[in-house]
Amino acid sequence: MAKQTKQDPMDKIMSLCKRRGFIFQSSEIYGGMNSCWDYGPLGVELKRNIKNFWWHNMITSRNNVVGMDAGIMMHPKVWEASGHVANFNDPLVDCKDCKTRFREDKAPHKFKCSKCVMKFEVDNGRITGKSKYTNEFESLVANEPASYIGSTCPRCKNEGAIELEGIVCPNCGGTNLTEAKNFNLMFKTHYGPAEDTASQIYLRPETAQGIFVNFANVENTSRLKIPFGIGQIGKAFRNEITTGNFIFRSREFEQMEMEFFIHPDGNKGWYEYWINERFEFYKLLGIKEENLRLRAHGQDELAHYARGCTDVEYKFYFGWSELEGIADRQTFDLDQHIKASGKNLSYFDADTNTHIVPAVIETSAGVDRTLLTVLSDAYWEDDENERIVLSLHPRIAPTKVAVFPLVNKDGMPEIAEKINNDLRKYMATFYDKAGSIGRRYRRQDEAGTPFGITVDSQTLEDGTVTLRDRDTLEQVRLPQDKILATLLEKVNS
RNA sequence: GCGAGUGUAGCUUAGUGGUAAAGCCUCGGCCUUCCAAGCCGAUGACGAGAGUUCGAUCCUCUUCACUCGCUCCA
Repeated sequence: MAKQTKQDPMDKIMSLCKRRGFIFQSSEIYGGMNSCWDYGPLGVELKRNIKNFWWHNMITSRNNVVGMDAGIMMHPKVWEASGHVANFNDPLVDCKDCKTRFREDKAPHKFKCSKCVMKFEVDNGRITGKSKYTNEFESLVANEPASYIGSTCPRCKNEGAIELEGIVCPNCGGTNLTEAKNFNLMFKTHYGPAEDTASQIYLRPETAQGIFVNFANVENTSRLKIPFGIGQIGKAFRNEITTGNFIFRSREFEQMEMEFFIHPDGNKGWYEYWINERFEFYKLLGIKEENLRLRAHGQDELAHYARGCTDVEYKFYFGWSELEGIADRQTFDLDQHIKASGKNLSYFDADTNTHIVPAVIETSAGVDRTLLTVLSDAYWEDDENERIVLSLHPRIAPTKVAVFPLVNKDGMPEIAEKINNDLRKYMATFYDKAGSIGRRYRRQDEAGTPFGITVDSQTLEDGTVTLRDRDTLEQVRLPQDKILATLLEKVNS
């Protein structure tokens, strides 16, 4: 643990996560695994609560969205059709002079003619250095720089004379570069116990393709008519080049994705609709609105098939970062699978009596990122009362209520234990009789438990208990038979 | 993967070429009638491996992990 960065709020959250059993580093007793994380007793409850809330909000509570659960391992052709085999391969180059790393295909390329003195440079789709001949290259400009190789020289007109002279560092302009190294972002594995004969497959880099390849199955069996959606929560794997910021970017992560199938003509309103719905979701999780924003992608950021993409971003300690992308993907995904599989994945529109390929609005969120958001947003230090508090929304708090006897005598523990056992049938509870009452409250504040029930001497007289609020520290007295109803209302509100 | 930095109990810090100290936390006990009180006791660490050395937590090398950049995304 780096000592000089201990003041960083993220370090405090990491420390709390470990101290209270939210998140541990993977394989810690063997020295740890780079950017792999394990969820402890409180973390798994929090994570599950987030996923359950998403599932309810996106699927169960809607009559036009259904869920599914596809396997992590799929036919290798899925990833050829989806474009991942081609696009998840980044050729990366390091500049030995300024230590910058960049994508080879996006760096300036220098070309020359093998027959004459013609030389020119291509950077970001633009030809520089020889403006006189720019028009001659117009048809090539839209293509990858590599495709310039072997074209006809515009100066001496020799066919196939253009060759690549070299690549230039986009940062310092130097040419002292390493060989391009291919980075495949998909995890490969063998499907079958005998490695040499087993087929090579991939761990899915996103859950979305499991939905697309099952589009016809779900459409045929669910009796849904477009517009309708299919949602899924599950693990995905990417060999990210750079991981970090705690659980923000890791190689194994969990997604909550929903593909909403609409008529390819019109229905533009659905894109806006889902942007709003998804933004509201984070507010319902208790995230402060001033820390959330929507950011529409510029034209240069969009994939070629996407008509629009908007990110939900959260203001982390390390800056604004993406939690979720809402994308108008048009008919790209189903078109690709129709092409690659040869199967009919079209939808029969009874109104117009025609077959159509539905367009798709995708909402793709990260579970772990949402969890980090929830923790970051809930964490605060109450200097006045010398405590650290996680003000988690009661809906997602790992423990809903803690039950205490004020002191360990006069029958208080027995009463408190009975209250705890009764409540546990309905919600996650925690019983604690060790140490002073103040210490027990503090422990629960750090765990994000929103409510505390305490049995005191007045309970022995009139049967009432105190209900403490984590955030305001206020206490009210309640008759024992009102505890459950009061808590259920607060937790589900 | 490249460059720079860091690594001593769960946390925060001492310290030394002769295997290490403290506070907080945790656990047990006493005491405690509403917000980390007190007393007694207990658990617990030199990231891992190799080398130099009579002896390494300290010196050297390797490795692992973390932090900050570069590139990518949920």
